[in-house]
Order: sequence, then C-alpha cells, then structure tokens
Amino acid sequence: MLPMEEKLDPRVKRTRNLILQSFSDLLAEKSFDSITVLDVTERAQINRATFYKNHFVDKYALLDYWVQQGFRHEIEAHMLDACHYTPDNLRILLLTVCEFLSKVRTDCMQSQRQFEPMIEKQVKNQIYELLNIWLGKMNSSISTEIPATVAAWAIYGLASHYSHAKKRPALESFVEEALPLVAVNLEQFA
Amino acid sequence: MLPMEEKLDPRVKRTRNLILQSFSDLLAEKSFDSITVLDVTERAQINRATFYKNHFVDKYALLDYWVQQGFRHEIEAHMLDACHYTPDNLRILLLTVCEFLSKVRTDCMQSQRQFEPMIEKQVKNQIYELLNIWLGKMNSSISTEIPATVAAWAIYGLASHYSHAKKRPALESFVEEALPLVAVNLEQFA
DNA sequence: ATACGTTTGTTGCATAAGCAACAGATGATG
DNA sequence: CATCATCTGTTGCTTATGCAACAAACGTAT
Repeated sequence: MLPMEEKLDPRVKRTRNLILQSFSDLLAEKSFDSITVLDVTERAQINRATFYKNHFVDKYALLDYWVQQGFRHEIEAHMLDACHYTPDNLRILLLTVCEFLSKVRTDCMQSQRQFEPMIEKQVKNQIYELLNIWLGKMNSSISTEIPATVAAWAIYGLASHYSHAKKRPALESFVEEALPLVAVNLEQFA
Repeated sequence: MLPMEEKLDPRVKRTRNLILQSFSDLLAEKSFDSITVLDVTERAQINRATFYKNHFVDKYALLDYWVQQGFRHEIEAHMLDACHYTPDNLRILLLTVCEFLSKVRTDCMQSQRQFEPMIEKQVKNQIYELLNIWLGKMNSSISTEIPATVAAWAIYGLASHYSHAKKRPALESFVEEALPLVAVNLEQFA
C-alpha cells in the first residue's frame, strides 16, 4: 500500500521499534504531555541525540509515526494490504478501523482529544490509499478517487462515532448495520 | 563479583543480548553442531560481520559467553552477588547451581556432553570467585582460597551429580542432605 | 526579580554496526 | 575427479548510534 519503508537500515528499524515500544508503554502510564523525550529514550535504551538526529524532529513527530505504524500494523495483521475489493474485505476493514480507534482510546492514559485531528488525518489517509489500490485492481474504467474518498470518510466517521459512544453497541452488529451504507457506493466495482 | 562488564557501550549490550536470545532459541530447536553463525545472526537481526568484528571469534566463544552470562544471570536473580556467607545463602547457592545445570540440560535439544568441560570451567570458576568474596567479607584472618576451592568443587560436583541422575530426587531434600558436607568446611567463617 | 533545575534541540567527534566482496574450507553430487 | 553450494573468517568503506557539551526556553521557588 503506502510506499513502505521496508528496505530500511536494520539499525534504523531496530531503533524505531525500541522507541515505539517505549512510547507505547509510557502512554499506558501517563499523559502525552507529561512524557519527555528523555523518558522515551531512556526506556528505549537509546541515546537522546539519536532520537533527534536520525528519527524525529520532536515528540509530536513521534506521536504521528506511532499512530501511522500502529494502524498499518493492524491492516497488515488482517492481511488487508495485498488483497482487493470484496464486500467481506470491506467489512473487515470497517471492523479493523473501529477496533483500532477503540484500542487507542483504551490504551492511552489521558484522553487524547487534542490529537484526534492528527489521528484522523493519518488513519483516513491510509484508508483512502488502501481503497484506491483495491478499486484500482478491479480494472474498471470508472475513476476511483471519488468513491474511495466517500468511503474513506464514511468508514472513519463510523469508526469515530463507534469509539466515542457512551455505551458501545456490539461491534459485530454495528458493522452489519452500517456496512451497506458504505458498500452501496462501491458496488459498481464488485 | 567477577569484574562485570557493566559499563559497556549500550550498542554492544544490545547486540550481545540479541545474539544471546537468538542462540538460546536455536539451542532449543536444534543441536549446537547444526547451528551456523548465519543462523544466529539472521534470527538476531544483526550482521554476520558484526558478530565476528566486535564480539566473538567463533561460535564456540559464543557458547562460552552464553554459559557464563546464563549462570551469572541466575546468581543475580537470587541476589547472591552482593551478600555474604551464611548457611542459608550457601543453601541457595547450591540450589541455584543444581537448577542451572538441570535447566541447561533440558533447554538444549541435543545432549551437550561434549561441552561439559567448558560448562564446568565457567560455572565452577564463578562459584569460586563468589565464595572468595563471601568469605573475604567475614574479615577473618583465615585464608579464603583453600576453603573456597573445596566448596566450589564440592558444590559443582553435587550439582553435576544431581543433574545427571536418572531419576532426580526432590531437589529440596537433596540439598538438605548434601549441604552440611559443604558447610562444614566453611563454618569457621560463620 | 533572580536564581535554579529541567527540558529541548543541536553539534563534533569516537565507535559500533551494516554491507558487499573475497578467499579458503568443507561437503555433497555427478 | 570436478562442480556446486554452503559456511567460515576477514577486509574497506559507509552509516547509525553514543557521548559530552552547549545554548536557549521554560517553570518554580525563594
């Protein structure tokens, strides 16, 4: 999907994973605001200078990367990359986004209301890219941008709605109910 | 105890730990002979050249280091470093050595008969160094070398005997029975 | 106000780690 | 015997990481 940084230097991969793990652990313990770069690097057992020199301009860039990688990981875990559009894959995608937003909400100490725009931007964009690839594979002559945009916004909106709900309904039934409204815009590709 | 390489470069510590973990996993899967350096470095996600350049001359040096670190880890886990001679600490020490040899025997695929001399050398030496420190702290005027030597050999011998037994007796009772024979040589320090 | 500690970014230099390539040893296969 | 593949060590060069030090920004307390 998105241009994967797969052929990264092994040292870079290793260091970033250490930082991500450290950051995840810290987010489970305290608020983003109270986390310092030194906190992250100490727990990750890497040098603070390395954090800045080769990886992130500041801790907000790390937060960005954390969301991006976290969502990407879920997509890959469900094998949604490297497949194409089917109603069932769309169902899994909606399910995955709902679970991801819910998980972020429960895994982090402090409410991250301030970061919602950033999360939305990262996640919605990845949904869009993924749908574009899915629809492109259907080698239909129809342009994919409009349907992909509509579906991406709708999916993110539904997941956001779900994850914010006071008393969340059963995820399965929520998805069953909402899915047709998204699918209707994509059926021309099926 | 033994001159700890504690102030090692963090990169070295990290790399060695990755190698050790990889090696442990592999030993649980196949025999030492069938393990190649490439196996170890690939699983550890480090470069084969790095293995040789900065760490080990060959895979036998790794095996050496593996035993040494493994035993040292157990000693530290039982907080036997940084304490002094008491009959109870001696009991814990004997227990620890028995458990360690048994664990090595069960964690590795192939029987490691060929490596027993190396294991014996590493472990017995660490026992000796530890006892020397223990007895030295008792600021008695008595020389520690002879008693430490006798006890180190006896302890290793007992643990080796225990770990080789066809049907191992209960560890606790074995230790209770054997301990006095070792303690008698050290009681002058108590 | 002022001093103090903490955090943030940044820099220059030293060193570990990655990579590609190589020669030699070994072992299996024809 | 020859060939092929694999594994072993080693080398020169590049790049990432560690470290110490610094100036600036910030909050806190006296």
